[in-house]
Amino acid sequence: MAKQTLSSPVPSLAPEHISRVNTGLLQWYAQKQRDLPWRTTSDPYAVLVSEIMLQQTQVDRVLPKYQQFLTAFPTLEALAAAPTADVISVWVPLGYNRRAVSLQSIAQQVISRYAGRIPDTIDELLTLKGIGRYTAGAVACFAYRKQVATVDTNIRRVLHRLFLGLEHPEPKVNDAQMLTLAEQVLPPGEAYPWNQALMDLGATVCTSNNPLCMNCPLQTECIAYAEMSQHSLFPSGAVLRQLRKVAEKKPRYQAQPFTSSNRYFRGRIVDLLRSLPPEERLPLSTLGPLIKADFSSAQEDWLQKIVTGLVKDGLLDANEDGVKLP
DNA sequence: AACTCGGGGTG
DNA sequence: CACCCAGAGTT
Repeated sequence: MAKQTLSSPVPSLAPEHISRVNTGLLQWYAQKQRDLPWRTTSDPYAVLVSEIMLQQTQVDRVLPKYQQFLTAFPTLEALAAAPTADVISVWVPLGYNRRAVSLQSIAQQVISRYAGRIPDTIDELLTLKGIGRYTAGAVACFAYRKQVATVDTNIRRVLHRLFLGLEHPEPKVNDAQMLTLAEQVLPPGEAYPWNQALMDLGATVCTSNNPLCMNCPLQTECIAYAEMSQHSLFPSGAVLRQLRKVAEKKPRYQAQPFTSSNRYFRGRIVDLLRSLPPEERLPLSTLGPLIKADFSSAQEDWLQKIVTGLVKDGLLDANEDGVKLP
């Protein structure tokens, strides 16, 4: 009985096609690669810092903070031993402040469980809370030159367009299948430049909404480009916007404006506490009016819930006297 | 599978 | 204003 425990098969790809794409993209990357500081270091710690920072955050915003962070916390040991409040403070304004706590936690996990050496295999990296499949692959490849595939949003989009066609109205493969595809097209011995090249192309040419197909070195090899060429709304940007619009299921608009969202006030609270002298606590009765002009006693439960959430994420230290950064 | 988690840049 | 982004953990 064939049970479907394994992931569904990936559409088969022509070896000649893969080879031409490999050659073309690597050649393009050799000429056009972006000059990024984490590409010139061999320090696994620096690579780890860059990868955590780059999660859901554009390169341009990470660049200055990457240098500042490494100056403040030059080594894994320095980061692990630092006051968490300092790590959270240096993190501004990258957002997703949990990542700051998580990054320090990873440093502490590496010291306690791996004798201070960041692991070089995906399986070991995945045992660290805060590292998922993408970051595990990125660290293994970019810090240790392991010949492994890894898939982020750029790579997912680029590989889909090159080998499967347009990702709209819906992707032709799921995440597990895309990882398998990425492994199948990985050029032997070239994992580092290949993975970097895919992300460079995705960030600068094969962008999400308005791809610059006219500048693409793989135009003649791209399934999606061929599909778009037959579309009445060609060029590419108009095609993608149209397909995305058609595919849109529900507006699922925000019922409330962002400035009244839970997320907004979490940010306000952390930002406020960053400006406080170290170890000084702020009573909730003071905190409420500071983050919300019309704060009333009826909203104490609401505030308490947000505080509890922040504590759970390791972003806040709360006791009966009030709250501060941990 | 769907939600949550920031914040700045862009058209 | 809407959408985007080198994801991961939780429910």
